[in-house]
Amino acid sequence: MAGQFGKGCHLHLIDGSAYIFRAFHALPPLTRKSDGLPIGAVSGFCNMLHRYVEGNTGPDAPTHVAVVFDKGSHTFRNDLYDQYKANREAMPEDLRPQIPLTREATEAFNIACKEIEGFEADDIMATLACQAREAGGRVTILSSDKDLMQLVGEGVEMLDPMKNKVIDRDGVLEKFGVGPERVVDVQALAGDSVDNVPGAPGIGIKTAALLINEFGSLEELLDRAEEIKQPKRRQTLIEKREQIELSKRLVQLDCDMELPFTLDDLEVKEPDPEVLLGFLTKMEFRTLTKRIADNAGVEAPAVPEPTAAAEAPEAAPDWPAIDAAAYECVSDMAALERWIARAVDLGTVAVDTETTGLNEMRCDLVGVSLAVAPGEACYIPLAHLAEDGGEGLFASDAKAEGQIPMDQALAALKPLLEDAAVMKIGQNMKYDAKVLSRYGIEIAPIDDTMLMSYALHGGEHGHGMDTLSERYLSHTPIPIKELLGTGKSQITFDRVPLDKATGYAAEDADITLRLALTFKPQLHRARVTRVYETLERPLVPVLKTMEMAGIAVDRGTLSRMSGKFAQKMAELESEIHELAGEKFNVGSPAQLGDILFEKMSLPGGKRGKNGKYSTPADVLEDLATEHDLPGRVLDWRQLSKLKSTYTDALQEHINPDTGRVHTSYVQTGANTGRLASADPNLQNIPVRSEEGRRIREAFVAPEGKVLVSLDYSQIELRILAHMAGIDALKEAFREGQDIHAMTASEMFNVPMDEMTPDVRRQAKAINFGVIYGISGFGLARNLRIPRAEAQGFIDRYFERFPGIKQYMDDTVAFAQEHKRVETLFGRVIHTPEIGAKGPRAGFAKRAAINAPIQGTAADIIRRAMVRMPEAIEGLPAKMLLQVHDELLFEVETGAVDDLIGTARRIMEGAAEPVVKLDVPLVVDAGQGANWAEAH
DNA sequence: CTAGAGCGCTCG
DNA sequence: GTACGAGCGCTCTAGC
Repeated sequence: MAGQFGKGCHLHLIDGSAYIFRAFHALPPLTRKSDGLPIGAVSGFCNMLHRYVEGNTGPDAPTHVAVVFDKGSHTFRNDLYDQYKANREAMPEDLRPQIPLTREATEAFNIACKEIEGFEADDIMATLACQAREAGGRVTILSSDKDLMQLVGEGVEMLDPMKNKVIDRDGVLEKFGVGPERVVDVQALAGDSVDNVPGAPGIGIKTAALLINEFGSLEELLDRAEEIKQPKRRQTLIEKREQIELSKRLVQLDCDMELPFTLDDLEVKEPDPEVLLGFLTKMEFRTLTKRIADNAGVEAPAVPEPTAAAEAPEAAPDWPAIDAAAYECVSDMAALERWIARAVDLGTVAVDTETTGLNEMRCDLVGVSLAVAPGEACYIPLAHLAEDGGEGLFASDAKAEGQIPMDQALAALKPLLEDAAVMKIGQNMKYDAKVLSRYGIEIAPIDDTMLMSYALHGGEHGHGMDTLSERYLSHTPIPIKELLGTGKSQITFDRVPLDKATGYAAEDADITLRLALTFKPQLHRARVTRVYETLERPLVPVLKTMEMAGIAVDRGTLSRMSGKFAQKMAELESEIHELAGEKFNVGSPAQLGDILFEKMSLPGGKRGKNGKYSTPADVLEDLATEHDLPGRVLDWRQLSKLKSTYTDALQEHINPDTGRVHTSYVQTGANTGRLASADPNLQNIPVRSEEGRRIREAFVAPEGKVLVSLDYSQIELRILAHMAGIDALKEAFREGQDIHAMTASEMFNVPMDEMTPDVRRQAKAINFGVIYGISGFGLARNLRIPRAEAQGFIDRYFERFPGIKQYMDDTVAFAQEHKRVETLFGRVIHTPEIGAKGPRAGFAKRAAINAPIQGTAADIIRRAMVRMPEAIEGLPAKMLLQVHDELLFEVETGAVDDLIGTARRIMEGAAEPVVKLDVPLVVDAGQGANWAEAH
């Protein structure tokens, strides 16, 4: 192809800035061995360029190509609107020095690298795309940025490099509901919170597309806004016209820039091996250097090798693409035996189970999938039903053909799944372990990709398989909805046809295996192997046993309470209606707000996010001095909460087979390392109010047994005293003093024996506040005192305990430098928001201050739980529940003292030997026939 | 009808 | 605009 750009030419435009960010966030923080220079993003960027160049063969290969970058933070859009991209976080410290290196890398690959001071890459790409199209050529934009979709059209398409998906006119239509030429109109209305483009409040992409399609264009819409039927929309469009027009100018790309180069300058050129290898060697990318040298048929230049063992994985592994059609459906014993033999031989297998529902204690097993290598996976259907013709009202209950009888298959699988020499890998393995346990299989040993992700990336993102697959494998798994449907017509997995079930189930196992291969080597580099191996993985069987044990709940007690609550609520409701002078839904804060603040004109009405008055308890408490109604509503709300969330809902959770309630602990539920409890949540059963506490009377021990509760006393304050090194606090804990009273005494110069409850209460609030990342505003609200007074308290506290202030400042500084904080046991909690601007900065700082304290406490009780089963082995006792600083046991009456002695010893010594705390851990114990008595 | 956002309340 | 970390039931609205 000659240099002149024209018909038959094909231009590739690569969104360089987006590539860099993707590479930076997808990879661990690699550094150059010789000098520690951060090079993770450069490494990822080079690998992407390499793969790109390698893939560019064949008739559709580009003739011209450019990698385009943003340059400078101030563009013409900032002149139009000073808030444009104002929410954007500062560039991470580790990324900044890598930016010039990516330019250098692009040039080393001999690809045109273009940037213009004060212009965004998008505008340069827009201009180039227009020029190329006018010259009669074709354009492919390699980016997933939706802002670029407005450029799509005749001769111009986008390619999402993450999903390897072409976005043409139809793709744009799917995303925006309008064609490319109207994308700016939709964006102008919908706005963009990431770039801080205001748009029209309350209008999203869906609504915007609707309006544009109805009126034809934004201008037409704005001119004829009076014709809109919905009053709110009409008003918004009329009132916010200027803002919308401004938004359009912000999102409209500039196709008409003057460029200091021409399309002809972008002609594809072969890289010069010497230049390219020189750059790669300088960066010390050994794998990539060797690969490229081999391809070019030259000797790979030597890269310094300080430690041969610890090489970073610069290149994505050479795995086959994930292909749901490529998996085997195992339908006879011979095939099953082959898969099992393969797994035993390899010593590693990924396992996934398919069931009829999400409740592990009630659902039925439908099938099992195995993966032994990337791309090599199978599905073993066990309980699929035959498809009926689709005509009858009743689905057929006949078994589908081609399945091994379940007992035979499970008998063959059991030795594999229980084989101590074969590692079973799962994603959220606790689920599968519980299901299999009900079918007589105790799966072990296990690895869990969800927990690896939690140890490596806690705080960065979620840990569900879809998230992980997209993030680390660039693959979107088949959505389960595609098989089951949704809503009323949803079917269960046993009604999914075998071919579809095979694709879905085996893919899950394949993905899990690939994730494990990705994460496992990273644990060590990220220094979280100990966290994973001592705090995460061994907790799985412990939680499994607790959950399967469940706790006895007395239905009669709950039912009687429910009836009483209903009666009282009805009485209160009629009183409330009388006081209000009209009937309304007491359970609707919106209706209540109108009554209180409009009809009755009471003071203090604040509106929430959707313009409705908010009516939280503290506001109603203040209003109770003005009128009788708010107090009645508070009483009604308390009863309503107790009835709906506890006495009614808990009854629904009593398992018909076991007669007990089985919660499910979410091990990755809290970023700090705490557990979460769900379905039902047994960590928020009422205790603070007298009426609520009675709910706990329904949690009982069976005949001949008692419930025993052991809880850590003041564990977070003790950890704070240790971590911040506060001698006065440590001393007080060592002497077993009343810590809040002691704090009050120090702060307010009141002798301990003259302490009043109120002064102590204030000191207690401050102590808690410190753990939460105290603020004058927060303390003032909590204590209901003026803000200045609260600030005075805090100042005095910091004066008296200067180490606390130092700890808080140090923790925030650490978070800002490393984008993470750590617990005493090495748990890493990432703090990606710490560099945010505006109100989010405050949130992120307080979270960073709290996380090491809350997280260390969570680590300690986890350590106790992991050790507990062995310690109480032989005692007639079961550990049933964990409530953050409390463990609840069910014990035979005669063994209570033994249990308390043993469990207390384990809990009080749980930090050792890894951490030697400067303060003692103290555990209080209680016992009784029900949870109210035991606590 | 169903899904999701927002509110409010429960716990440590 | 604000104390940290969670889950869940109800109401209300947008969209099928």
